[in-house]
Amino acid sequence: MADPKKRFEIIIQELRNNGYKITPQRLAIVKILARSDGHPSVETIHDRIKQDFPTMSLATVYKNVELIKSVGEVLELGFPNGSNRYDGNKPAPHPHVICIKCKKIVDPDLDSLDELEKEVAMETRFKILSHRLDFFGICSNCITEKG
Amino acid sequence: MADPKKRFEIIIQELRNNGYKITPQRLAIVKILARSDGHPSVETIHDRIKQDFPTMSLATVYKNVELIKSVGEVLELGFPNGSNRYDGNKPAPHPHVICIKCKKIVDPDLDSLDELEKEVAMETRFKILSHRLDFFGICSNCITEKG
DNA sequence: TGTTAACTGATAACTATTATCATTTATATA
DNA sequence: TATATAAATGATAATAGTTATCAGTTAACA
Repeated sequence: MADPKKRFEIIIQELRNNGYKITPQRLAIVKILARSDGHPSVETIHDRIKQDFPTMSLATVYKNVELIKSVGEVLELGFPNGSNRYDGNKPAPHPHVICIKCKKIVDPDLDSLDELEKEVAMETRFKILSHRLDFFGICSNCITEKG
Repeated sequence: MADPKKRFEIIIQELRNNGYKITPQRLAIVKILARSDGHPSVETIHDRIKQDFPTMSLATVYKNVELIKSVGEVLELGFPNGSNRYDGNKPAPHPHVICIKCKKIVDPDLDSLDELEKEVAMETRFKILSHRLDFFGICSNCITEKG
């Protein structure tokens, strides 16, 4: 995991570089994205900020996440059921392991992914720009609990 | 690609085995899913069927796709923008290569994916049940066209 | 052929997201 | 430091994809 403070600085700097204003609301959103604890959804970000920033609008969270996505500083993880989740700590594509019971998301370190990408490019003659890799399963905690 | 006729038979049989009725509407939907040409969306399936089955309801398509998913005979591909797409020709999880220009979806053959899954299980101590792997890029056709 | 549980089709409800717009504010400049 | 202005906020309406509801219909069985 990258240092959340450094990620915060980088994201803010990137926003300044692109001429966007730094508002208190924006700072609060970037602070949460810089850590991205548990890969939060927009709803989660909104809930967390509302605790000490009660006027924060959900629309503002959406607009800021979209903005930060547009400068490449947050990774969007879409799921079939709708709710997108975000990772501003590690915005480059990387694999995820998702527990289907407790919904926890873990980042594994995989060596052989680069090799796989080369294999794909070779076989399909695509110019590969990005990828998305999720494994779904049951985490060790949820396995030991019966049910 | 599996033989669409065989896939059709298998899906219908699986529905019978589970005690579901075989209606004309269901047959038409299964027929399209058995081929899954271009990984169609619900909307696409509905449009295709309406040509010679004008009373077909969108709700019926949704309900049938959900039903066939529940017996494991169609793979659902969810995307961040909402619209899910389906593959009833090859319902087990498999990688996709998606052209971001023409939206074409190609199925590559990859050798090293099983190995990757073992690596993940080892490292995270998850019991891995399924996965989702998409590569995004530009296909050779779209590369040669300028723009 | 009749019975019945399942299915269909029309539409309402729902959820996540995006658009709109009046008001407010961060920033650049005088 | 005061001011001008483009951008941001917050409240809410609109939208898109999907799911729920329910009255009427039908496939599959005896």
